[in-house]
Amino acid sequence: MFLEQSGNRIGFGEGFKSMTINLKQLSKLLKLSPTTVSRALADYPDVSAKTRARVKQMAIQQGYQPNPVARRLQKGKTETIGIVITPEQNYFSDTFFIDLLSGISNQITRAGYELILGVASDEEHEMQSMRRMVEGKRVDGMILTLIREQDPRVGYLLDRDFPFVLYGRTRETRPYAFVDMDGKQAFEKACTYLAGLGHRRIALLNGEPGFMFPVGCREGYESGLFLSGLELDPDLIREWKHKDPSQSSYRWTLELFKNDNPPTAILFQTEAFNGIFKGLDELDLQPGKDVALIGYDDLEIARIHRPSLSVLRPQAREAGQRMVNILPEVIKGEDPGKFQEIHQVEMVIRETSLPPS
Amino acid sequence: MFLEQSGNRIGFGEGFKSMTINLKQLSKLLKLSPTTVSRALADYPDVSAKTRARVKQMAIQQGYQPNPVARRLQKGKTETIGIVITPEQNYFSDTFFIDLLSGISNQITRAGYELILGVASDEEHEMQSMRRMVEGKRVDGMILTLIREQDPRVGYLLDRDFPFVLYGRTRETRPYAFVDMDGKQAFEKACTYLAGLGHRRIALLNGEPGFMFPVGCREGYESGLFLSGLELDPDLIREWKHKDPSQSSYRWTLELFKNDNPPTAILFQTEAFNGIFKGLDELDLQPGKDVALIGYDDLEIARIHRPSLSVLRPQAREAGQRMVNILPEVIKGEDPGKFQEIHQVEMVIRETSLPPS
DNA sequence: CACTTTTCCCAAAACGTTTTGGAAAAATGA
DNA sequence: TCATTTTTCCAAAACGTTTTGGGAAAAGTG
Repeated sequence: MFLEQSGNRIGFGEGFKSMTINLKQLSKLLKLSPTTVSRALADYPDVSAKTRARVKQMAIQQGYQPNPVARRLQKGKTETIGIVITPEQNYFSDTFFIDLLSGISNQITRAGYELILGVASDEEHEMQSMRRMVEGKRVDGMILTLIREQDPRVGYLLDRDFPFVLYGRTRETRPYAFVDMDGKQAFEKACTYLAGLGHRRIALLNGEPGFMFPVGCREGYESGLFLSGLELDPDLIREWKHKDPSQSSYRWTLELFKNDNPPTAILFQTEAFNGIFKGLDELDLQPGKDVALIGYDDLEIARIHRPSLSVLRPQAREAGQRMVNILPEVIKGEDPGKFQEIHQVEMVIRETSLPPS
Repeated sequence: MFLEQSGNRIGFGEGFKSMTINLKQLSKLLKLSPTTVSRALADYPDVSAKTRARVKQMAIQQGYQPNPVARRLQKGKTETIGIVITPEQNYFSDTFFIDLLSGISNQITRAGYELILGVASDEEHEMQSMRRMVEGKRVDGMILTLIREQDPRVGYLLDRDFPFVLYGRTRETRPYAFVDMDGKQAFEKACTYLAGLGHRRIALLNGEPGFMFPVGCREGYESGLFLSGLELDPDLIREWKHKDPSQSSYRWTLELFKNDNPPTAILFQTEAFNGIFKGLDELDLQPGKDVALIGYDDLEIARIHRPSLSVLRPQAREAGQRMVNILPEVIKGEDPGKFQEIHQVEMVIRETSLPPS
């Protein structure tokens, strides 16, 4: 029966339904035990160099690949990590999220893991999808994004000692691994830069409260004002909604300029681009000329628009890669507290960050 | 030893490392054989209603979930389907791709499958990632997107009889399963609509040749012209590049209006929005007023922009769901030729589709 | 009551690996 | 030469399910 299969195998891709060889068949071909073949392929020292070479050559010739499912069962590992995304709350617009995913994905193959993806419509389904992965023993670790100030997912995973890495941070005293962008430093830098240009009324159109990222943005903004000797004016701070970044940021933009003493510059997340530019257009204010603008995230629209938008540019791809480098360590049992990275964010000056007119 | 484990289990989420129960332990608790427990849970008729109920109740109480890896090994199925995306060629901008993925993901859980994701940087890595999934026995089926006219992936999968569903179509005579949007009908509809408004010079700013989708767009466009009694003018057809939709569409827009007899309307894929609007702005042409516009894909920018963009709106979410309904059938061995769906695309008239001025 | 059928359950095998715990053969040392 | 160590291999167990192929008890039949 084995010989029949072997008979069909004249070379690669003969048009037959890809009939892959397994360990037992391979070992029979080699007149060795499955044990030895397995150990030869895994470079154990207790198999002679000669047979190791012979085994490896035959394995390649026969296109043998260990069945991952069988290996996983034996090893008690799923060799899989999970991620759940929630597009509704579209922090994840445009290329940013894809960049992150791309960094994760290409590193993950190298690490010998698989990436399984869940897409959830809201917070509840997000939790549900994660529980399915964790309690259903479908993954060895999780990657979490879009972190909230009080994030039930983090507590859940910490409670059961389940390995994970955050993209971002949360309010939690127990140690956990994360890769975060230094939003505070970024907004501080942008704010002092604008102040340095002479702006005295700098507004912040921030993300939705409840999420962690806007907290850092605000800290950086306030710190930037302070360092520049500017007063904080609560009227210049507004927060849009994730449900509808464009619409809410549009409204808040109009609102900002109803002020007796309107801003001459706005800091915001580039996601809110459409709303803000629409608002400015409606107010007959020229972006860059009448109002300086710096966005967080270098989306395509920032580069392509005229005037092009000055931005803070987080390296999402690199962050994704780092997370995948970290997670296996945590899975191995390393102290997650050792893996806490805060990445600097560079500022790209384009055409919308001029001195006040 | 089993009793020790059981002893820890006072309830749910006791703060202990989630120690899940397995079939053997559960069967011991019930004083039944693993066989019976397994069959009870799977609703086999050869276990009495009473014990079935008892088993199920205990399973719930103990939070038993069959280990998916073990089940997969036994069943010889991975219960997993794969998808590889290539963000560089960003057909997948904004919400469209996320919608598709969202449709796929939420249906896939229902179907008892897992979704594994590969992100590839180019055509070569795309193939490589797919081969890893297929030859590495990591998936039972594939979902393919961004289909090319001559698509090596399709031949590859057909050659080895590996189940898959396409989002789109390709030039291939052997039967295969696909879910496609009727791009032809859509563009025909848009074209005749514009002609009906009185437009006589309708341009097509099409996607990159080599991919399958633009073929349908062009057919629909030509057919629309024909039905409206308009001549086809090759000068009014341009094709932008996936590598850089905005830049190339920007250039082609300028190009189009160098024409002695410039267009009064443009059909395009909404991905090219930024480039086209930038071009029109530079030419001092008012979108909607001086040039009518209809885009394919209802991206956020289409709704938010003023004037808002009339669009053709493919239902990506539904398409994703359909693919997931189809794929298990193909995996079961159904003739893939039976699953070929072409979905109608609705037209949403907004502010950019006015009669010529 | 003897026989057949139905109901209900289970032991063992199988899925394809890796790991454990030797054991035979070869090399080394005296 | 014999004992000891090193080298090289392997049989069996294990991972946690589902499926196969019964088999015993209960119920139905004459």
